[in-house]
Order: sequence, then structure tokens, then C-alpha cells
Amino acid sequence: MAQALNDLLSEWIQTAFETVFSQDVEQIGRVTVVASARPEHGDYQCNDCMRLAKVLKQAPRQIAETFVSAVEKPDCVRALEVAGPGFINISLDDQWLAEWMASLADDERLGVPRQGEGTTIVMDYGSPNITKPLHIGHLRSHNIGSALDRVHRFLGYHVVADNHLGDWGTQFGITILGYRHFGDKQKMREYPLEELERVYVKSYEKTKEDSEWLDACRQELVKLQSGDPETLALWEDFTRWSIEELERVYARLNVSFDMVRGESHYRNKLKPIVERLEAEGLTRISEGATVVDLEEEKLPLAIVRKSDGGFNYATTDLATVASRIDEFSPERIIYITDERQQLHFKQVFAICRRLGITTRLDHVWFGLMRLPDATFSTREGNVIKLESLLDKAEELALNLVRESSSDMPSEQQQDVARAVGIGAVKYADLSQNPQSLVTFTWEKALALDGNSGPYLQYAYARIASVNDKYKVQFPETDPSAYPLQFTESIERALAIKILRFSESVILAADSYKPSALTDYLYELAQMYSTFYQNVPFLKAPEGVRESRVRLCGLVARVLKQGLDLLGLETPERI
RNA sequence: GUACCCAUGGCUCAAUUGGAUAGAGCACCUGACUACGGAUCAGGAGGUUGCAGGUUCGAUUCCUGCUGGGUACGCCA
Repeated sequence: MAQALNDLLSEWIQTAFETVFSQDVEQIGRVTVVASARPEHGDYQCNDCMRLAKVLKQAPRQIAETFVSAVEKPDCVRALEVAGPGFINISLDDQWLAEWMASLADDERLGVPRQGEGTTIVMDYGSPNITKPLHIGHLRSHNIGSALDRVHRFLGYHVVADNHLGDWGTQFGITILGYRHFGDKQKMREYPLEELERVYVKSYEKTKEDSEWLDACRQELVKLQSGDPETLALWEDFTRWSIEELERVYARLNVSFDMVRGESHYRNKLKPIVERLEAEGLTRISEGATVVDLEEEKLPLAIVRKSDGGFNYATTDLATVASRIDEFSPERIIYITDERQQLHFKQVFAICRRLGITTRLDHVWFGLMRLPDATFSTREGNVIKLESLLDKAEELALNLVRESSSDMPSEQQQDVARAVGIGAVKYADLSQNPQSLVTFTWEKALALDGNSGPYLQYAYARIASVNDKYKVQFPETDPSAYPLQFTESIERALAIKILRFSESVILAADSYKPSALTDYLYELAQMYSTFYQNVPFLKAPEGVRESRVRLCGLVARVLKQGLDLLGLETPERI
């Protein structure tokens, strides 16, 4: 299956229009087909006749009727119907549908094309500042980034996922000096990140009222950046502890990277990139700092070298782009960060253009997570740690599992609770438009019913259970030996939903919205639940029974694959 | 002051990127033969899509202005 059905139909209708209206071929433009919102409007529809009324100088309805009576229908189309002002409603052929479903069943990719074959993408997500525990605000970049990573990989893109840790900034000066004065060696060994955070907060507080302290912090950073062995050793310890801690949380979250390179990785490339900018004549000195004017792009100027000679984050990001291009030659680099960095990336991208870099650079930003009453920050101390959210989610799920699956071995209950609890948290985040601002509430993050991860996992587990029962009751029969048939309308609707899986995966990738995939999966699960609840299958007559079991099997595979692309597990029993 | 984003039933969110009667979940109300797993299903009630204009055959979607909220704007990342 080389392409999704909507693309296939769009290509057909494009050439068909050009054939039927051959005298006006240059004026026709792009004609496409989209899925219909309501069953009365067919399975797919074409809305272009209204637009074409002007260029063809005919009534839209007339155009549609001319087209429908003149065109030769492809095998997959049963009927074309003109409706309303000039919509063309397309109904798929049942026989063709059954065959397409059969071919999906044989396809391990469930019809999803490898549209990204041969294309390399660097994805930059996660990227927390280290030496502090992750809080709930860190969930989004990791979660959205990881889902987009998986979706692109599945579409055949060569993805290089890099966790661009904040490990070289000013906060290290603050932390190191704080450690020297208030660090507790014992606690540092037991809870390194908690202790480092405590030390950071205390030291940060002091910078606000004590300018000598602030200068001393800057000195620590200078020592670090100039390679002072003792300071560097401290930095290495902090970094190692932080990464070990991160890896542990990442394992719980089921996120992983191809590489974990911090800003420090590029520390020797900062000076060269500024020199390159200078050589290109893009810089000037302003108040002692080296800056790039971006008036042409209607952006504020960007500082690439501070007046004290130090480099800042714009410099690091520029050096990082150059380095990634040298190393991976990607077609695209995607950054997944919160909305506050929009201007920053616009500036960085603009400077890259000035340097002649043509690689596509995308900034995927998402809305900040806030608490009902306020934004939170490490400095303010009103944070909810990511791990305590995960703990709470697992605990809640465990209570539920113990109640509903009391006969399950306790170890399995724990595993299920882990999958369901973490799934609930991740799904709640992924299922909304990334760009909307998220107000964190426990109720939302831990939702187990309605449009939630557990609802989908539950649907999956029910199918797994049905499959087992079928095998026990009919050990000798192989459902795949029976043809698919659609005796109830819900079965046909399910089949069409299943074959649209590829459309939703592509949409999620192209629009950078995992929510496109969650929406699809939720609708599929809803449809399946309706089917399950209202149509008997183990008790259905032979043939119908096998067809329905096959349909169930396909729904299960789509759910499993889809949830996997979102980073959710699908236990066989819940 | 400038730029970007958001505003949809009581609450949380959708709307196939300009299409037909704006869809779900939560909460609320009424139902489901001891049922292939009730974490479910069937149904009900709930809307002038922030306001005012404009473009279009057609606007929740695009444009302009306003209101309210968020974020960012030279040496933090």
C-alpha cells in the first residue's frame, strides 16, 4: 500500500476532472477528496465544484452533474452522488472494501506508507536543564516530542532524536557556588538532584540581594568554561548524577533518545560560529556585545556574544545547527519547546538563513502548563514533581485493577497499573492541541474514563479476551479463511475507520499534532465499543462470526500500533 | 509600546486546515435480557462559536478593529 486512501482518491479525481473538462484543464487547479463528516454524505466527498463555478462559468451543481455522468468510476467506488449546492459524495464499494481490509490484515504496517523514506530529520526535544528534578512542566516536551519522534520513524523518516540538555549555562555558576557553601555531602549521595536543587534555590535567592555573591557565581562559571580542573570535576559529578536520574524517569515514561548531548557538547564551536558571522559581515558591536541586526526580518537584534566575552544560548543554538548539519545532513531540524522560545528560534532561524543555511528549521511550540492559581517555577518552589504525578497515577490505577481484576496475580496487577496509570497521564497531555495552554489538574491528568488512555487500553484488552475465547471455543477454525462481510452498518463503518488509520498517522506527523492520532484512536475505540456492545459475534452464525472476529483483530492491531506510536502500552489483560 | 498565541454548552476539549444539521468526554437525568469483560453501551437535556464589522456561493476556521487572558521582547536558557 503505497498511499493512504484519501490521497489515492484525490489523485483519481484530479485526473478525472482534467479528463472530463479537458478544454479547461489549466484552470481546474487542485481537486481533492476528503472524508465525509456524516454517513448520509457518503464515505468521502469532493467539495471543489463550488470553487470551480467561477473558472468554468457554470453552476456548481451543473459541473458536479456533468462530472458524475461522464466519469468512469474506479473499482473502489460504488456510487457518486451530487448533493446540495454541488457536493460530490463518494461511496466505497463493499467488495473492494472487504478486499482492502484483507490486504491490511496481511500488512504489518496496516497500510501506513513509508512517506519519509530517505529523509533525515533531527528532532530536539526533552532538553531539560539538569541538576534539578523534573517537574510536571517537563512532561510536554518529552511527551509530545517522543510521540512525534515515533510517528515520524514509523512513516519511514530517519529520525535522529537528541536530548539537548541545559548543562552549560549560568545556572551552573549558581549551583556550584551554592554547593561549595551549603552542600551536604551525605544528602548529595542519597538524593543528588533534590540536594542540588535545594542548593540552587538557596544560592539563587542570595544572588538577588547580594551582588558580590552574583559576581562570585559568574566567576564560577568562568572557571568552569575556562577548564579549571576542580570545577570541571564538580560539573562532571553533577552531570552524571543528573543523567542517571533522568534515565530512570525516562524508563518510567517510556521515552528514549538516540543521543543525549548537552549544550556543553558544542562548547568549542561557539567561538568559530561567531567568527563566521563576523566574517560574513553580519555583526556589529553594541554596548560592548556582538549583535546581529534582524531589522529586515522585523525582529529585534540578537546577541551572539556578551560584553564580558561570554557566549549565550543563541550562540549555542547556532553552533548546534551548524554541527548537526555537518554531522547528519538532515533535510529538517525540529525543535519541540514551550511557547516562550518562539522569538528566540525566529531569531536563530533568521541568522541561519543569513548564513546561507537552507535546511528546513521548524519550531514546534506548545502552551505552558500551569497550575489553577499560578504558573510554577523551581525558584518559587510551587512545583509538582513529575515523579509524584507518576506515582499517584500508578497508585490510583492499582486500586482500580485490584477491584476489577481481583483474581490477577499481584505482580501482574502492578504491571497493569503501571501501564494504565502512566498511559492516563501521557494520553491526557497528548490528546489536546499542543498549542493550547494547559492548566494542570489532578482530575484531568488521572482521568480513566471517557476520552482517556485507559479507555483505549480497555477496548484493546476486551478484544484480546474475545480472541482467546474464540480460540477456546473454535480451536479448529481459522477466521482468515473466511471472507469479510458487512452485515451491520456499524461493521462497515468500522472497516472504513480502520482503513483511515494511515491518514491520521500522516496528519499527526505533518501537522505536528499527536492529538490528530488520539482523536482518531478514540473514535475507533468508541465505534468498536458500540459494535461490541450491540452486535454478538461469538454467538453469531459461522461465517459472520469469523468475519467479525477478523474485524476485531484488525481493530486490536490498529489500537496497539496507534498507542505504541503515542508511547502507551497495551496490556492483554486489564 | 511591539510581536506571537488563546477565547466554542456548567467544566475539559474536537471540528478532516473554507464545506452540508458545530461533535465528544466530565458532571446531571432515564434506561441496558446474571453480560463475548458494566473502566462499557443506548437515550435525554444543555450552543447567537468573546464583541463589532468585512471577504465568500458558504466562516468556529481567513482579514480589520475592540474586549479579556497568556507569553516574549540586548547581555538567563
